[in-house]
Amino acid sequence: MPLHDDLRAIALAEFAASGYAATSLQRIADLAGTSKASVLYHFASKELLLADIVSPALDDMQRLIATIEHGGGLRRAEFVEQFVDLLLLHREVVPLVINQGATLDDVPVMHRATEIMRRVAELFRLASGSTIEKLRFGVAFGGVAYTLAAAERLGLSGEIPIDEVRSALLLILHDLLVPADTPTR
Amino acid sequence: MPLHDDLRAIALAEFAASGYAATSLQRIADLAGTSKASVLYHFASKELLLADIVSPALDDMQRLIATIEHGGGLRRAEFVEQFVDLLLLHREVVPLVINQGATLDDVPVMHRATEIMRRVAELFRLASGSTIEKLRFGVAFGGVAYTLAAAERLGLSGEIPIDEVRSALLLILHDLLVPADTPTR
DNA sequence: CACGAAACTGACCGATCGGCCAGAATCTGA
DNA sequence: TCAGATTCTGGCCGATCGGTCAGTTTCGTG
Repeated sequence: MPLHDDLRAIALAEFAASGYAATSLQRIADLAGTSKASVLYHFASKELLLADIVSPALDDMQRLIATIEHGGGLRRAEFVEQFVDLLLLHREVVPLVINQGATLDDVPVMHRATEIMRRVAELFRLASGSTIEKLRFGVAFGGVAYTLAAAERLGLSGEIPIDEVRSALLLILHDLLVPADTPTR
Repeated sequence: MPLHDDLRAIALAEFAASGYAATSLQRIADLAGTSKASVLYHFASKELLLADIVSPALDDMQRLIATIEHGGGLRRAEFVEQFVDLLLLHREVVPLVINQGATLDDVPVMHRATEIMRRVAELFRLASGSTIEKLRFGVAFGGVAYTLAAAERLGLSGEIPIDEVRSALLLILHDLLVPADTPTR
């Protein structure tokens, strides 16, 4: 694996585990067996390294949202399924965005992440819904993110096969978000 | 309000909004209109300031758990209700622990927080439950925490009265965690 | 008023941070 | 073989971090 990709993977793991602010470029360099200056050769700055890590997931999510917003008209249940698949695909990035998005909203790429989450919320028409609907969305969204992030830390995860996680999450989210079989648009 | 309490409140707000690592003692001092040295006069170190902020919530939670673990024998539904009340009472501390607990587990008070969360999980007998049960707990717990933390950031909260939040969360958590009316012990 | 305790401050410390740069090492194709 | 591009490095920079300390101000009380 090229050093460039190596650095990205190492930085992602460290950002997720220890936090962006608490992870120094020096530590990333040490873990990769190179120098700090070399890290800054591949990525112009620490912020751009973060952007490089997070952007692909944001692109995918934005694409899904766009598909639905004009034309598509997926049913809510179908959207939930594709949504969960994306979360699982980028499951290392999700906790980073969820847990540290608020902290880092002055970083452009994290601000973009917040915007995308807002659009997902609007997609569910929950910004104008009742209190219970709003909270249902919050619990569902945050709950999935938290599960992907910290369940292992509490000894709740073990080595559950991903398929099993997928179907279980779909079941839970369906209960929470699809009270009736309403189309999303 | 004494400066001591003022500092605690300001630090809590900043830790929750910007993160522990990203909040400097200098900034806390500036917001309180005092000097950094003064902050360190009231709190021996930054870590102890964090401990001072988080500990009361942990004490309450530990007390609730202890009550149930020996003797009490609350039904699960009752536990959920008291649990939600504690989360709402300490609702400013919850996101701090949830979002930054993993990042700060080398800080003693945060390690204690993680331990308490683990005990809550065990209390629900979900460590040995099926995958869907484990995930149900994760979604419920993380979901409530996320809702308390970040819903406002996504424009989902507005100024919902706390009573309404309480009853809505109880409804959602009841659905997620109390499939049958089993006692917790 | 006086005096000891409590509260507070500015200056300073060593460490570490992200980032910069001149130059060395390595690689590539003619 | 050799020149040019790519990759990499050690050393340095200014800034900021948490924390210490000597000394000053403020306060409660006899």
